[in-house]
Amino acid sequence: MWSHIKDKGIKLPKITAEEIDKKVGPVLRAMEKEGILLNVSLLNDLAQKTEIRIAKLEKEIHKIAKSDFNIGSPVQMAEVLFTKLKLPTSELKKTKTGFSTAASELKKIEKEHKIIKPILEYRELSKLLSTYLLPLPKMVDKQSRLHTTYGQDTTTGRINSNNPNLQNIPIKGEWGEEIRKAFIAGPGNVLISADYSQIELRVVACLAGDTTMIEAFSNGIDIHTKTAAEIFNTELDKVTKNQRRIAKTVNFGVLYGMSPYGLSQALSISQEDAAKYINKYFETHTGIKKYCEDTALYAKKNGYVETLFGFKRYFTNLNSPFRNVAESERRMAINAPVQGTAAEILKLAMIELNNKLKTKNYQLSTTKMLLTIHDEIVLEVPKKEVNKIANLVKEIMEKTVLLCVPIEVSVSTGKSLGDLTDL
DNA sequence: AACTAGGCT
DNA sequence: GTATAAGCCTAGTTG
Repeated sequence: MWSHIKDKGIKLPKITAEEIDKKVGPVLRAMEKEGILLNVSLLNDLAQKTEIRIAKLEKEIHKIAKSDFNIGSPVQMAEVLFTKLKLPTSELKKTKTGFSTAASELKKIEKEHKIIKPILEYRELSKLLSTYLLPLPKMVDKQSRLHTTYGQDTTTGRINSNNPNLQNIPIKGEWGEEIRKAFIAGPGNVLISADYSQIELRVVACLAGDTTMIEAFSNGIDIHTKTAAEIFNTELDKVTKNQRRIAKTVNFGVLYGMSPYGLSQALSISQEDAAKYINKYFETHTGIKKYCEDTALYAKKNGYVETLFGFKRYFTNLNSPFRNVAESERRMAINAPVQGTAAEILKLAMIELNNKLKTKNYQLSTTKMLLTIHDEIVLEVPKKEVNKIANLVKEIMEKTVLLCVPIEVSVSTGKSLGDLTDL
């Protein structure tokens, strides 16, 4: 599917998707066995604080509602908000059972009633408590290390993680940082985190041969700022923060086949404005536009799409008479080569890194890969070796696969996942 | 087990 | 007129 791309000066290791998966398997098994050190008492303290806060919020919500309903029950929540308190529902999405009480919907009516704010905070905290703070301390081994199980997703090509999932450790908000501080390096060690910068956008720039994006990446220009300048008809140095934020959503949205409606929902803007931005985007990025059309057409014709290394994803409903079904598959077909190729680049880097760490230069090091989170690798490294290992990791991640745009990796380090600073 | 919600990339 | 952003895992409620 990509033979025309491979002529264009990119350099790929001679290996198939199947071989990548086979080789990354043992690397994942080693990472599982190693495990990441958890500061259990820190999490327990946080759990206690959170429980106290949740109890307060519960009382407050019940008092405002004048009803001791179960806040964890969406049905009872909808009953209280929309029947008892008669909050407006005109802007709200519906679920199969009634009006949605999801956070994204409640935010739309936050100003209508003082009950919404405590509900949102209650929801946030009870999620953190029940999914992270309470279960994780119970799952550590005798050395206080937490072991996940990695799997290889057979429809996307990504690596997944379960029991516990270490790919969705909270990071947003003040609580996110606190929780991350419990994921620590052992004595004498530090953690290194190495992140691909906008790997999926770089991949699609290359797969699509989008000249605008290729030029931006090649010149080290911030891609979201560049897109903002394009859709708002302005200069790079005149782009505002808000414009950049919108452009960032557009950039990612396009990868997922986002519609004007979806963009308007995500940004709380009008559908007209959303449509304007998307149109403008495709005017400038003709390569991306063509990629979307060509990929959807290829999928329809052949029943599958594939990644740069030949991982296939099959589709059976692209011609479904149910338009939403067909359109959903169309979006998957457009996204799959991008997400899948990015996953292959990461897996190849992990394999290469694992091999390098076994060679003479590094065989005495106790450096261990611990986590892999879609575009990121986390390692535990002896303090004295931080610079040496950081350079190695960066070099391998950036150079194992050479696309037609540079691949950039940012490296940070710290005693815990909650206090990583750029290197 | 279905449904809703919400954590992450 | 209808639905509308890719993917993963986990937890609580309900029947």
